[in-house]
Amino acid sequence: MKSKSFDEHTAAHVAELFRAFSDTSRVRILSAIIEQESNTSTIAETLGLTESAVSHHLRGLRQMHIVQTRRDGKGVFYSVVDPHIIALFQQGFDHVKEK
Amino acid sequence: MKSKSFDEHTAAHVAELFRAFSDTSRVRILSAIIEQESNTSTIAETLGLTESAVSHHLRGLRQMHIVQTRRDGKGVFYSVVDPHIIALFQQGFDHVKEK
DNA sequence: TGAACGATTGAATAACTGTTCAATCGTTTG
DNA sequence: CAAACGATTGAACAGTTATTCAATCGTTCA
Repeated sequence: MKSKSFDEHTAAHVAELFRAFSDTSRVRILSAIIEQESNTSTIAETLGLTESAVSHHLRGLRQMHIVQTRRDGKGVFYSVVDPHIIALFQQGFDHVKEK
Repeated sequence: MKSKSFDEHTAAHVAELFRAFSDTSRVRILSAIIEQESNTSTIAETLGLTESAVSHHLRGLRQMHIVQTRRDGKGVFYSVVDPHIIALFQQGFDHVKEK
């Protein structure tokens, strides 16, 4: 069964999902790790951000289950595995490029 | 050709696009007018928001070319016509529902 | 073990965002 | 024309968010 205009609770979750992609730094971080799994300091260096800022962003994305974590030695490596998330992100990117 | 990790300028645009969908009220507003073109006061009444709040949101969405406007008599009717935008929005919604 | 490195954390701050309120605008219709 | 209705606007405020800084944690390796 379908609701006419969906309820506030669902809307809040949808908004929360899109909010993950709503910041320039997060978009760049996600773009980087979608292309290649990387650790915090590499991401920071590549994008010209502080490790702290990157770590704060990744924490939020981790809590939303958008990124996954793997510790290897000193580094913690981040990646995006959910193909729905990657597709959604890519679709936003494609839309912007087609302008 | 593909860029490694895309530039700040593009990332900012992608973030901006997703930001349009990153607020609960905006998600509900968009959901409502995707389902059926409506005027400001009807949207406001349906969703339990003030006309002012709705108008402010729609102004932003209009500036991003996400919604279209049509005046009919006293009312201004809003709709979403771009199928890419609708698809993107729908995909976020589907992702949330599949949890 | 302890120095070094990478990562995380919490607090503080500055900037941004959503909402409300009051005022105004544009169109219709009495 | 003037009242009524729907919509928009700008200012103000409260709440949120991104970033920085300093401190700490976990792992490695000399």
